[in-house]
Amino acid sequence: MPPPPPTAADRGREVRQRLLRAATELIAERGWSAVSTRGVAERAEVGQGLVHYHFASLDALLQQAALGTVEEFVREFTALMESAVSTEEALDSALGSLDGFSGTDPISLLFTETYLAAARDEELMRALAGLLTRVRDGLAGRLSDSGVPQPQETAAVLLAVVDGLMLHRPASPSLTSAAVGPVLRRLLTTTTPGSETP
Amino acid sequence: MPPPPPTAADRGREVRQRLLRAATELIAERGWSAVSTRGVAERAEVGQGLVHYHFASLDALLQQAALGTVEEFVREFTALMESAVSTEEALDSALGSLDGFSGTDPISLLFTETYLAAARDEELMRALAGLLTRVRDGLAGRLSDSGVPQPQETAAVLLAVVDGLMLHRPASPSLTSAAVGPVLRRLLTTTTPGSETP
DNA sequence: AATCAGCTTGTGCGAGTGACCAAGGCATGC
DNA sequence: GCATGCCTTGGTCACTCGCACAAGCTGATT
Repeated sequence: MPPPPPTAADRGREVRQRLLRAATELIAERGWSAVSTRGVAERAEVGQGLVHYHFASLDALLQQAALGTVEEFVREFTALMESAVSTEEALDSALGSLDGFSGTDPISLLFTETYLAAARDEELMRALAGLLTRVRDGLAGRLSDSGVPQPQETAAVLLAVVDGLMLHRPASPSLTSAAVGPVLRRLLTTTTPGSETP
Repeated sequence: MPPPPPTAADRGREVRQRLLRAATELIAERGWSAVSTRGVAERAEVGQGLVHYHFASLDALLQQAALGTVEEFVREFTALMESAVSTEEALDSALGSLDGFSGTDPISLLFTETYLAAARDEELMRALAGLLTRVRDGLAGRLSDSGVPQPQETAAVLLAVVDGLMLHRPASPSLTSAAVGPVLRRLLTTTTPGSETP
């Protein structure tokens, strides 16, 4: 008996996923406050009444969609960091994945939209901060092992740099990872005995 | 004859300014795509028909309002940079002014909203890129004088860091200028003879 | 006094909005 | 057969939206 026939609950879950996916796409394309229930339903090829059946409100759908995408990215990124054998290699692979984002791609836009929405909604901000703390602590641990001073602050700055670069990249085409890598590497200056500036 | 009585054209200009100011406030408060002609007119204490008299469309008003605020900030920032006598002092005063922004204040939000709007509108992006180039070139010149390697790239990264920190600050309360200053100072590592890593 | 240009108002239109709900479908358990 | 949930549809509600436009206002010019 290979796959059991989908139950009503199964189909419900699938519609839920379609709605979440459609919402993330539209947040990126049109901006958070320009997403409508009708637009989401149309993109998901679903009646618009379903939006309010599966979610309490349009805003609840948007928040869950945005947080879900961020969480997925956080999972991938932490896995990438943990798979690297050295801090150098971790930075290299982070820079490499950075090249996948142009600043105008859906993921970059969704991230910025989410930060912006969170800046106006305390609860969303708490949830987002929780996700970011996980990445930052993981990164800080790695930096600490490599002797980078102030690992917590350095990790926070590194994460901020990534999002800042995404913001600026469309306006500054020179911001390639090749050009920026050597500069960022200075942030990882390690404390070696007797190397202090007089 | 001290102040000549305001002409009709004078009053028109003043209404225009009120509309621009109201638009910037509302972009920050509610988000770019949630600003309405009625909202702007109400905030400016003006009939809503005036919006379309003074501006071709709502979007034209929003773009002019956003670019105007960014340009004003660029002017202030470049003046601040040029008044500093050393790169160290320039970084200090830049970090100091950074403390004035919480990430949820109107200016931070307006900047992010503008980047986002520009990412979806090529013409707006060109205008924004022009403004940013001025700041970046000025900063790069100063870095170059101080012997910082890759001044152009370093300047671009520094500007990106500032906006990234604004994005992350509400989620990471530890991102004070005091905590972040020492980390950022590593970016200004100067090339001194014989200081290369073996 | 007549004319004129620039500024302002209020109203109206068609379109789109979030939320809600009665009605029906449909596989499951009895 | 029948009832029980869960899912889905399609329509309606009251409301807001951007934009256009006729009409009126006011001070300067002729």
